[in-house]
Amino acid sequence: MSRAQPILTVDAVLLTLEDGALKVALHERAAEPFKGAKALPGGFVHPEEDANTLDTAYRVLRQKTGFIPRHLEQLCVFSGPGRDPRGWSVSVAFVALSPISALRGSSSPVFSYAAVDALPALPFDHEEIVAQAVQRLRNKAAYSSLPCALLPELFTLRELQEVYEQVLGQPLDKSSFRRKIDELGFVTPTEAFTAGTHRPARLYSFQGYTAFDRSLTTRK
Amino acid sequence: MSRAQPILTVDAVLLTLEDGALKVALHERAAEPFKGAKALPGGFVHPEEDANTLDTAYRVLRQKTGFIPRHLEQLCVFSGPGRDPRGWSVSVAFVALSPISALRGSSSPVFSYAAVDALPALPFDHEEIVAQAVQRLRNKAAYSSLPCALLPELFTLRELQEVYEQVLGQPLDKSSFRRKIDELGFVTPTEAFTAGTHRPARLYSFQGYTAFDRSLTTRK
DNA sequence: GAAATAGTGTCTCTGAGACATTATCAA
DNA sequence: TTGATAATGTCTCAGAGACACTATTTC
Repeated sequence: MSRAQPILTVDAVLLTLEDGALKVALHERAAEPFKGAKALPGGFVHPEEDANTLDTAYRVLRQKTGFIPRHLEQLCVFSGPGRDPRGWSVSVAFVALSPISALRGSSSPVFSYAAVDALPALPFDHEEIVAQAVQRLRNKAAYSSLPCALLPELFTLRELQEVYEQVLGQPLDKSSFRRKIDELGFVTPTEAFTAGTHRPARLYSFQGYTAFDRSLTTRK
Repeated sequence: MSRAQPILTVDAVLLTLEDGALKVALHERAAEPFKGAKALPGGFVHPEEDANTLDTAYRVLRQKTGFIPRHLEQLCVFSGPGRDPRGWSVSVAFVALSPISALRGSSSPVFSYAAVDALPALPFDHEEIVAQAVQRLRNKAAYSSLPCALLPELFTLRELQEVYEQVLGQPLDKSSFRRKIDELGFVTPTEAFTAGTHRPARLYSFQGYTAFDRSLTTRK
């Protein structure tokens, strides 16, 4: 086949919560185009070693950081002649979620973190990709356990509520929230408690992604 | 760049309602691999003429049928070494929706229609792609006007309800349904009525995709 | 005991389902 | 008038928000 094939890459939008704000991990590009600029971590598909594009995304994140995110899912494809100066290109974008603690503890501190509500100028169409990733997270937040992927292994109900509030961008009522969390049953109480300065809070864990049929919020 | 690039194609899952069942449009492959087999309509990206992969999907459907679907959206990417005998491949899948009347009226009857609940064996991973497309439609149905794309220009509230029932796979209460449709306001009453054998029903039209913040159903 | 945080109880009101009722057409 | 379908009214109950209350820790 002599057809000119488009360039095919994978980009990852790694989101985390830091200081109460949703932030995206950026790293400095090591190669042209846009060498030296902050951009989303990404790379080419390696047909010899990747079983699919999800695998490519895992490899890209692992190679850059020695790090496996709590959650990784396909976002969508961005394509066209203008988005990459090398020519007609296709990028399969992924959304990754991780608690900031796990990122801080990873081998090499290659990332800087930019608040998604105050994003710097990014090369390619990476600003658009980030915007869509954030939209995806916010859309799923009220109807799934997705925000749990931003929490560490063990967490309190207050922390769970704060994560939902930060992602959804609105305060939630403590009593209603706990009632629904209890009924939905997607987190499991453990026998551990916080060792804080006041009354200890029970620690919870969660297992895997769950989609709800009810919302954690009412219409805005 | 001497890298071996994966094969890049676009496939469309064109869904419609016929005889009260959700069906997918299949056509006979004109070229190898799987020449002569029924499969999803698809094709290669043409960088010279396509502005992006969505554009490719429109072109593929237009070229095969002279036909523009009421709705077309990106589904997700399917990729890997095993799905296409020609080698490591990437397919950007799209979901298209159209009323059966518009399909029947299109220039060439190139499609056959298979009920998605009784799908024949399909080449590549097309069965998986269809399954995900149906899942997407059903997921969005209760929270959006998406099923409207399966209706003709003008329709009655009863027809609207039937479309939702067929897509959601559950009966809905007439009174509750109309109350919510009225409150959501995503369809517009016209001055036209059906000319039937009994009391005429008002005809409605709809404009564009609307996502709701409430469900048209309660938990299953 | 006071302060702080964890966790629960209860009132109210919205909105959805169920189903009965009224409206309007053709024959 | 009857039969069929369109469209609306109303009862009830579940679930969400609001917010007050109790519980358990440190100091």
